[in-house]
Amino acid sequence: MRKSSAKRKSAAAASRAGDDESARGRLLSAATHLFCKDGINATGIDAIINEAGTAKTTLYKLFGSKTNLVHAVLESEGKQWREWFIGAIEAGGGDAEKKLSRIFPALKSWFGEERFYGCPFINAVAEHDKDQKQFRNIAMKHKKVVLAHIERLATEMGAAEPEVLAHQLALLIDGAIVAAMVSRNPGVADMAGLAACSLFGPSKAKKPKRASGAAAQLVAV
Amino acid sequence: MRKSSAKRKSAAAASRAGDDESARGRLLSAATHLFCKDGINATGIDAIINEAGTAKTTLYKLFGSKTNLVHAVLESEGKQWREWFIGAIEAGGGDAEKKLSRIFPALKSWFGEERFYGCPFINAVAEHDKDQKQFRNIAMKHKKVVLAHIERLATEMGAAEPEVLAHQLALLIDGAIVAAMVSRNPGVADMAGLAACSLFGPSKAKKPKRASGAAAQLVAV
DNA sequence: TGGAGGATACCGAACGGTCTGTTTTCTGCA
DNA sequence: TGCAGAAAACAGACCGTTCGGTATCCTCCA
Repeated sequence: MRKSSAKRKSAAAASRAGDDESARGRLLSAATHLFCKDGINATGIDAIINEAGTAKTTLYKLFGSKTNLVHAVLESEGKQWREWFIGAIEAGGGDAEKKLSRIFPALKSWFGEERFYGCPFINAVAEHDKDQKQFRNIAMKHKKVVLAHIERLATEMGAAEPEVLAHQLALLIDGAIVAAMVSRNPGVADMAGLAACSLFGPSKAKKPKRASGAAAQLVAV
Repeated sequence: MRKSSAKRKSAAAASRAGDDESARGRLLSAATHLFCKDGINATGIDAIINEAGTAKTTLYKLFGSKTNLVHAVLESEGKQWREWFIGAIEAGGGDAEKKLSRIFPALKSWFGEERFYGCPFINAVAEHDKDQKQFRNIAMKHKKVVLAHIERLATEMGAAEPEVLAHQLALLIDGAIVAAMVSRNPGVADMAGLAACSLFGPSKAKKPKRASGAAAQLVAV
């Protein structure tokens, strides 16, 4: 399946780079894909090593256990996602309000990806013991970083209550992610974006010309 | 564990009544509890029959397979939840806007329950193959019933775009459920309720006196 | 007395994880 | 430059456990 003559970067150098071709990188991206698509508990070690094209020994030498692999996946995927998300709303400049208005268009393009499977952190919490803090703490840590960035922008924008606005936007983001995972309709991001406009305050609302544009796409939600 | 001399209603009569003491009822409520708390894939048959106090034979005589049991749980739990939710916002009367304003207080009391584990439908989707429609369709069917009720109230209330408002409220609901599952802080419902007020339109907004009341509770979200 | 339910032994498959051994690739010295 | 050896990765048999599910027999009570 995988050609054995593949060039190999020095393992330490290209650690978690996304297109990492080392055994570690291949295992991480295979595990990320399968955990997100099928769920963590439903994904066996054999499926991961098959997709990664590595041997079982390699996985256990590099990660020690499935549990460690799960944590490594969440850490690397969380980092990559946050870099993408913050980059997507910051790139292009403009004032804080302009940046906040890029949140839901960015999410929409994510929802439209073939390999969009929802938020790995929410999903991880959903399929584990909810009386234990393990995964909930990891998820909250991730969400706090995102929230902090949004709150900074809300403050910069001069919102009356930046903390409140940021939390409300976060609720819309989570709601949109979940709705998109269930319905597979990227259009929910438009709906959430429209709701966000209402939150910015009636005075400074910059809604699209046709406010019902988002609703037109809600064929099957 | 379970005393064998327990009174037993005729099995057919009290089918899925919530406090059903028949073998079927005990299996359903044990499976519901464990599936929601620990996840479907992480819950073994043995754990279910232990909590239900039945024999394995009984489970397979009544439900045929774990898959069938999962579907029965989702169906009965969905029905019960919708009855509770619609009852909670309808009971007490008042106009449509008053009813809609009861959504998030109702959710808050749900979030505060000891056995609150998030939305079983969202969680079921989260831990299964997201390229298959099986659970996604079941989840959408559930959410459509809820959405339809909200949309009816939005229309009755005279909202400019009832369909849009209903979808936006649904996004806030899902977002609040997920945030409450992760953070275990029922206060997220207040935040979502405050956001909902903004959606009702600037003119008819009936926010609480102290708008920042909700933010005060956001200690750890 | 018959049917619902309880108890338990058992099955094959899949799980996470370990082991032994072989092949490939990098590295350093003659 | 070439070759030996270290290091890394591959291959896959194997282990004990747990899984979903079946079969057998027993108990209780209407």
